[in-house]
Amino acid sequence: MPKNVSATQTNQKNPQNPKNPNPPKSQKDRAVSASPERRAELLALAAEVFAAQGYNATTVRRIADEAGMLAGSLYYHFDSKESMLDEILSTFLDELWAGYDAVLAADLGPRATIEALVVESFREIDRHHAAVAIYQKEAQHLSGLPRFGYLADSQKRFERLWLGTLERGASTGAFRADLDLRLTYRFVRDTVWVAASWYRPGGQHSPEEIARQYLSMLLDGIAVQS
Amino acid sequence: MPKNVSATQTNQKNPQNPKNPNPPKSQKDRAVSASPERRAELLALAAEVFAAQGYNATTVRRIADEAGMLAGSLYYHFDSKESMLDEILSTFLDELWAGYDAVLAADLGPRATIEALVVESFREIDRHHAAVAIYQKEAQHLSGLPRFGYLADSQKRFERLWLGTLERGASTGAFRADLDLRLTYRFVRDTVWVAASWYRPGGQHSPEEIARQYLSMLLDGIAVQS
DNA sequence: CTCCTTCCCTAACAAGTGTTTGGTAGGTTA
DNA sequence: TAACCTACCAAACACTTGTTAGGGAAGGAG
Repeated sequence: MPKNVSATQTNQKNPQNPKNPNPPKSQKDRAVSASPERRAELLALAAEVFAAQGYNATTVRRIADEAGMLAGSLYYHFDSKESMLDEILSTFLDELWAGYDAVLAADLGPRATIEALVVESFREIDRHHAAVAIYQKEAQHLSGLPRFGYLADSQKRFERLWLGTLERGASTGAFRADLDLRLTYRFVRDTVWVAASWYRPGGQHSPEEIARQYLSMLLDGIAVQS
Repeated sequence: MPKNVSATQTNQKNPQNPKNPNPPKSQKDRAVSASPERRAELLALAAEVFAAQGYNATTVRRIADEAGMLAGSLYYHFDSKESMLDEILSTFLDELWAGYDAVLAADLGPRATIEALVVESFREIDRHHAAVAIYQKEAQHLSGLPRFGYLADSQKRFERLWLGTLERGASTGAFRADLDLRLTYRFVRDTVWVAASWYRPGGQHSPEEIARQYLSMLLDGIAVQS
């Protein structure tokens, strides 16, 4: 895996300047000005392959093959394989948090908030199932890299939101008070998001239907209450 | 930083120590006849790295580095990187099914069976947390390869066991009858196994304690029943 | 017509990959 | 002593990887 050797010349041994190949980049830099539709098309395709094979196991030649072009041609649209992954994940997270913020703006009670968050989460899985699957597999390993630091930020914010809602519900009597809330948080979080590993959009269950069933199990349990 | 400290070869209790040099083994073939302890030691180390970085993202040089030796030296113990992964996953699955079979042999009712399976699962996560994490990330992608066909077999057997128990419980009135059982199966399965992504052995919660809390949420829900 | 932009191809590069081959220090056995 | 075995090293091999440089076909604009 060649690092970013480029940016200046091809074969220049640099005795100094060992790190910081970062000129002041203002925004996400596309490689060239290209049509956003083609870009989104290729990105969706790459996300699909990443989700199926795993990011590291996916070669850029495979993506290009799936798109009906050659590997080098991808670099007209994107400046690296990593930037594709970056854009896939960040756009997903942006939309996710937009949805969550809409839920929070409604200012519901703890239980209704949890319900709305679960429904919203399943909708996001429906819309971004490839990105979610990638996130599931790679987030933990990626969040260490500086470029993907926003993954860790999002995780923290995620925990504050869900755990805070659970705590609020436990104190108001909406949720059981005898539970380890951190354990409960992980339970809720995982049960919702791992659904992306088997969920396929266009199946027989709508996201809302799945969310309803999940919420029923999560809130009331699967056993017959005596 | 390579760890040069290794190979405490004291306390060698080898009951049989067969002096059989090379009988044609049709089973898993080790590269050379090597001490099983060192082999297991290296395998545990490789599993740890695989779990942390992902299989494809882990280089064989990295594993060797962690073991304090060079990449080629690993091939004295194993004949390929893939065979390390194979052995990690298959030994885990063997032990898992041994545990499940012991549960089944008790011939409990549906609810008690589910409870025992969950407890057993958390014990396996405790014992093989690296292998479980690898399984979680790579199983779906690997089960296509012929060498790892047993992963798909295990998944099918897994589904028959859990789904069958859920169906039994739904018909006997132990579990709610208004649930989509296939959805319930995935719910139960996922909630148990994704715990491997955050669980660390030696933490403050024992596997049995976590299983108890999980079962409480799974069976009775997190909401206060009215 | 020419100029320019868009989008892709051809052909390579350098670094990294899993793996092999031959060698060897050190202990055990004959 | 010599032969042997274990567990590693040293150095390479063939191949794949992400990435780049230059070129060219198509089409619209002037």
